[in-house]
Amino acid sequence: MQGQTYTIGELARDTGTKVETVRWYERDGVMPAPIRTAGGHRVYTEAHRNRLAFVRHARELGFSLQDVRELLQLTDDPEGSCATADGIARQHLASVRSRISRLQALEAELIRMVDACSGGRVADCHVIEILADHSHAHCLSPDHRGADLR
Amino acid sequence: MQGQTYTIGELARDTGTKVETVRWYERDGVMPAPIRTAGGHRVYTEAHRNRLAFVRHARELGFSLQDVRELLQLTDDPEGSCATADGIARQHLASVRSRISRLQALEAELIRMVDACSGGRVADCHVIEILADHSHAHCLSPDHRGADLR
DNA sequence: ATGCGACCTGTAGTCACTACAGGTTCAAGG
DNA sequence: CCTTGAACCTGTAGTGACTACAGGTCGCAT
Repeated sequence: MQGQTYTIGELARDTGTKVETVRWYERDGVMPAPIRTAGGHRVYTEAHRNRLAFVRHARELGFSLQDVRELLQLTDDPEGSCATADGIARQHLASVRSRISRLQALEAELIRMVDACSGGRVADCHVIEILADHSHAHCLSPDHRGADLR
Repeated sequence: MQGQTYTIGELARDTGTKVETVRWYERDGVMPAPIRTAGGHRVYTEAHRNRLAFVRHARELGFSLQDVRELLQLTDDPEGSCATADGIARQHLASVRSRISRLQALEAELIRMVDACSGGRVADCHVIEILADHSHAHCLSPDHRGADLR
């Protein structure tokens, strides 16, 4: 028996993607063009589903589509070195860590604000001060300037 | 003595922003239009510098410019009720917490990826497996599907 | 006075989607 | 078998938040 097939809508639902996004990935080249029905509807296979899951997962983890393309190239050459993938991952690890610590600082401040802010005035709120603080004294991360936020 | 002034370039350099971005913030309304020299060059004050630092910091932490506008509205009316600020703060607290936990799951996954990927081959590398794994067995976070990663 | 770097406006390009508009196909119910 | 209507198709335009020119002007040190 030949494997299961999917419509674009099923594929999208299964991977938490919008249909338009799947089509866009195809135009963009990160997803291969599937075969079509006589009427022109796309018919996807398990392989497409895995590939889309890969792309979505990578995107959710903060990789750019350019990164994804690089990673996909690696899968297409599985005997090649892992160094590239490792480098990409390491880079993202650093930026993820920096984001986490900055968000934790912000979280603490928001908690304080909500606490201090019960029926009071904005003038007493620290969130704005903290975010405006040019000296960045509240920053836990030293390398947040010019960071890729994506 | 009147306070120090800055050119757009100085402001940009001081806050890790591109000159074009500063001008774009002005067009967009998050930065107030500064006074100009006779020749039309923008002249910024300390207040502008704080405002820009505020905007940049908020952006780096993942707030949208719409969020930033709301927050700025609060600073512009510092005697107003805290109810709005409190609402915004609570909302952001929730989203900050969700971002933190998703980023922590991501961090764990990236750590595993880097660990698994030490000088081997792509064939032995788990980065791709992990990202391609449709079952999402490696996910630590249950709610990553369709999530706003920003 | 002159050179040249930093500034000006305006438009177009980028990334990764997202949202139509206007039409066609397919599968399920009658 | 026929009809309905949800899901599909292509193509284009819009979004957010910048970023990158092009082609010209300003300001300050020499």
